[in-house]
Amino acid sequence: MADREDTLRENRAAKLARIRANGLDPYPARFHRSYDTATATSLFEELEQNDPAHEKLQNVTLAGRITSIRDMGKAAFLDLQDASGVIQALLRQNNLKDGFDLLKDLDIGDHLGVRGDLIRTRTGQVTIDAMELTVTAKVMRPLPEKRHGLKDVETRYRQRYLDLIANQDEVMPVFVLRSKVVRGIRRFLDDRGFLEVDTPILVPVAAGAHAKPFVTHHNALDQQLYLRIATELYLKRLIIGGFDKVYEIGRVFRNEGIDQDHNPEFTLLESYEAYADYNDVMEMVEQMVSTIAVDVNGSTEVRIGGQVIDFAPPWQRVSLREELQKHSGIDLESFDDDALRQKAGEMGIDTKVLESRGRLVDKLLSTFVEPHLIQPTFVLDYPEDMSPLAKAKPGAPGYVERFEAFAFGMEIANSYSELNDPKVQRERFEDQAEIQRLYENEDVDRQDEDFLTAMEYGMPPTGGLGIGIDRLVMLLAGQPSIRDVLLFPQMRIQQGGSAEENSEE
RNA sequence: GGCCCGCUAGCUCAAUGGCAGAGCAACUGACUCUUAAUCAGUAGGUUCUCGGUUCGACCCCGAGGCGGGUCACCA
Repeated sequence: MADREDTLRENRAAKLARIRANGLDPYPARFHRSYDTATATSLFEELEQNDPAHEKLQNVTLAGRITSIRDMGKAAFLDLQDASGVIQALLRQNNLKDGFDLLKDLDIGDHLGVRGDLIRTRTGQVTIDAMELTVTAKVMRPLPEKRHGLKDVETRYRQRYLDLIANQDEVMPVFVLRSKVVRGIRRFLDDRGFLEVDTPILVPVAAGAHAKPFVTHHNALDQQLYLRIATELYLKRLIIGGFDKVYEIGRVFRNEGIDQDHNPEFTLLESYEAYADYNDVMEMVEQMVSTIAVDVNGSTEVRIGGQVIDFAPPWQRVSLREELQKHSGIDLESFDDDALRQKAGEMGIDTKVLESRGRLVDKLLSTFVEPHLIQPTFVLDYPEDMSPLAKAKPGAPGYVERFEAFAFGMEIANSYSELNDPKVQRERFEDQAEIQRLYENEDVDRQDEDFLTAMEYGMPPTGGLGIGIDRLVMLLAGQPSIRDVLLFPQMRIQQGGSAEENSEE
């Protein structure tokens, strides 16, 4: 017994067979179009204005996907959608003669090429009056409904192409904006003399951040490798090698949870500039982000989740210690590790899992401070034990020259004056290992011997930066979920019919 | 991982524990300026899965799957 979807596909298969029987190729290798639909429309309107007597744009070919059919027997109106927009086509038996018979074998979703003259209908719509039709690709499955679009978020993410077809006006602009953001970052950095580089994704040590890596294996080397969690240590090797300004925009991978602002793989910008410090980087970040905001939105202001955020520089600068005291009443200097843990517990922080001071401070920060950081804000000067790659802040023992930038309560940038003393760097790695030993559930930065060797050859004073591109795009596109700025967000594999047992843990 | 919510026709959504429905899409027919085309008719269901309660389950209960939210984890 044929179920419904099968019937729909059988109908289309029958039409496909008829098209072939009529000697037409439903999947031709090529089709030339004179313009996309938007260009055709604007050209026509231009001609119309200049010479109202001859307002025809004649004998053009256009192409697109059929999104609507309004059939009136011996004439029909179709909507053809392409990336630039939609144009209406008028099919008339008078003009098409025998070619008109193709209409009964067309479905919503088919790709159709049309040769004809552009006209304006009685109702004033620019329309191609068809003289010849060419099926350029036949659809075999029904498209989502036009009136309500495709709503089911799971289908939208798993079959993004359907989302793009059905919700083109809402979805496409987000990804166009994303592309502009990346282009804008490249232009901004290139203009300042930065060199874009590519460093390894498959690495022997997953260092440069606190995160669980994905593990993989190289057969020929018979060696365990990891997918990188950051680009930091390789980029610093390049600064040591003599490049003054380098950056990489690349995918990094962290084997962690998935939520509104975390995807297992995400796009990270990291830049390193010799003879800069975190103050210089701060200025660069506000310039870069505000410039790009204007590039993509025409304004330094963006609207997201009912808030208006203004990226115009200068951004507010606050110290971590003062800001934490302001919002939680805790002065870090008045608490040793145990006292801080107790205090945090009293204030509702989950301290069941034994955690390092750095982790605790991080939790306090995200619980009490981050939600208040709606407008772009730099939070300065972090405790040393949560920043093993950052340089100590002179005159402030236990603190490093580090900032994070926040907006909409979300971290968007992380930067430090880079630690360049190889001996201190080694000690910091060892401290991390000790933290790992004491607090076994904790992810720490891993020691990279090759990097330490490089550091012993001397790295100039350097300002480093990391920006999560996906989160920046979320802000600039007004999208509160990272899944809506990723074309293909990570999803669990759908299980087939078989009850395959994949029990774990 | 905990908790909450969702899953019904291709799509968008209905349905007191009592025959599972509508709109769009599809199919047949009419219609040469429509645009949510219109008009007449037809067909289409593993109600996510498995089990239970019940005379009777889309609905109640249990287990599981997938998704969303939230907390935890995590930048």
